[in-house]
Amino acid sequence: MRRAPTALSRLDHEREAALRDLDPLTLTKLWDNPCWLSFRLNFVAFRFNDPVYRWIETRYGLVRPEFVALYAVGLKEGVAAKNIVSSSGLPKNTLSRAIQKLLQRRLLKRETDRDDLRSFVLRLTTAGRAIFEETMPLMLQRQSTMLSALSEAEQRQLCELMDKLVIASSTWPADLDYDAEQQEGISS
Amino acid sequence: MRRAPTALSRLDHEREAALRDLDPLTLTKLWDNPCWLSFRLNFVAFRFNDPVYRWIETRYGLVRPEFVALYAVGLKEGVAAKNIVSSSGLPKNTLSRAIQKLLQRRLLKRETDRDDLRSFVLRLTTAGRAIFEETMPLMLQRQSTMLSALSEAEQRQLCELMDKLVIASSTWPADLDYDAEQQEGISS
DNA sequence: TCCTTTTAGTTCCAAATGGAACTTGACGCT
DNA sequence: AGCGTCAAGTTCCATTTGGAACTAAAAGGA
Repeated sequence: MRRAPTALSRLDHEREAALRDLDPLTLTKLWDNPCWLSFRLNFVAFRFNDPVYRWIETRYGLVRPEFVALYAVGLKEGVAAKNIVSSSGLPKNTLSRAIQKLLQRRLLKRETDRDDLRSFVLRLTTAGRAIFEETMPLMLQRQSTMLSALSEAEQRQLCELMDKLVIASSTWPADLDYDAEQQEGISS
Repeated sequence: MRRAPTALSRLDHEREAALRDLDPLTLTKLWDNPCWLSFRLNFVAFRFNDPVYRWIETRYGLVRPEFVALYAVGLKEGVAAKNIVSSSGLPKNTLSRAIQKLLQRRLLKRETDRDDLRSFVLRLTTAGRAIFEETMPLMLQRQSTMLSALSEAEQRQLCELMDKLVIASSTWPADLDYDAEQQEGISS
C-alpha cells in the first residue's frame, strides 16, 4: 500500500512520544494511509475545533452553527445569511435557525437590505461583540499553542501552502466522479 | 485587527481568480481573520470531505460514520470499535450504530477478542473490501487534484509540516481554558 | 480474595440536523 | 409590462445525533 511522503522518516524523540500517546489506528491513518492529506487536515482541524466549540458551548450556551454565525458577523459586519452559508458549508436552514436564536438572545440584530428586500443585513449587538472579543484571544491562544511546534519560517510556509490550496480550490470539481472522469478521459 | 501572515501578499492572477469565485465573507475569513489556521484547515478539509462523503452515500448508501468505520478496518484489519472512536473523534454510540449497520449489510464481520471479552475484533468481508478498494482510487484522485496546485517539493513540505503538528498535538491541552491558564499563569 | 474503579460496547431519549417544499422578492426575457 | 426562472430565508418532518445511563468484563488495590 502506498504511503505518505513522510512515512517512516524522522523516527526521533518527538515521534516516539507521539507513538506512545496516540491510538495505534491513528498511527496507521497517519503514516500508513495513502490518503495522508485528508486525515492530517481533519485531525489537526479537529484538535482546534473540538476544544473551541466545547468551551463556547459551556461558557455561552452557543452551539456550533450559532457561534459560526456570530463569528462571521464579528469578522464582517453587514453580511447576510447567504454569505455565512456559502463560507461555512452549513445548510441554510441550520443557519437560519442559528441566526433566529442569536436574534432572540439579542446577540445579533438585523435590518432588511434596502437593495434586496429578501435579504437581511446582520450586525452584532454590544453583547454579541463582547462574546466575540472575549473569545478571540482564547482562539488565538489555541492557535499559537498549536503553531508553537513550528518555527516562524515554517509557520509562514504553512500559511502560504494552505493559501495556495485555498486559491486553487475554485478549480477543483465539486463532484468526485468528475475528478475520476478527468483522470480516465470519460466524457459521458 | 491582526491578519494572517499571507494577508495582502501575492495579489496575482490566481488570487484575482479566487477573489471572483469565492464569497466575500470567505475572503474575509481567509485573509482578514486572526484565526487563519483553523479556517484554512476547515476549508480545505471540507473541500475533500464533502465530495467524498456525498459520492459514497449516493453510491453505496453508506453515511459518514459508516464509511469512517469501513475505511478504518480497511486500513487496519482487526481493529476494535474503541480504536475507531479515538482515531476519528466520533462519539462511541454513533460508531456502535455504524458498525451494527455494516454487520447487518455484511460488509464487516467481527469476533470477540479472546484477550478481552468486552471487545470485538473487526474485519472486512469480501463485499466490504470491494467497496474499500473501489473507493480508494477515487479518494487518491481527489487528493492529487487538490495537491496539483503544489510542486512536488511543496507537497512534501506540506506533509512534513502537518506531521509536525500532528506529532506535537499530544502535548496540546484538551481544554481551551487550560491553554489560557498556561498563557496567563493562573494555577487554580 | 473481595471490592472499587475503569473500560468496551449498547440502549434510551431529547435535541439537532438537513433535504425538500414553501414564501416572497429579484432578475431576465420577450 | 407580463411571465417564467432563480435566489434569500423559513418551515416541515423524518432521520441522525450524542450525552447519559446501563451492562458486562477487566484492572487495580489493600
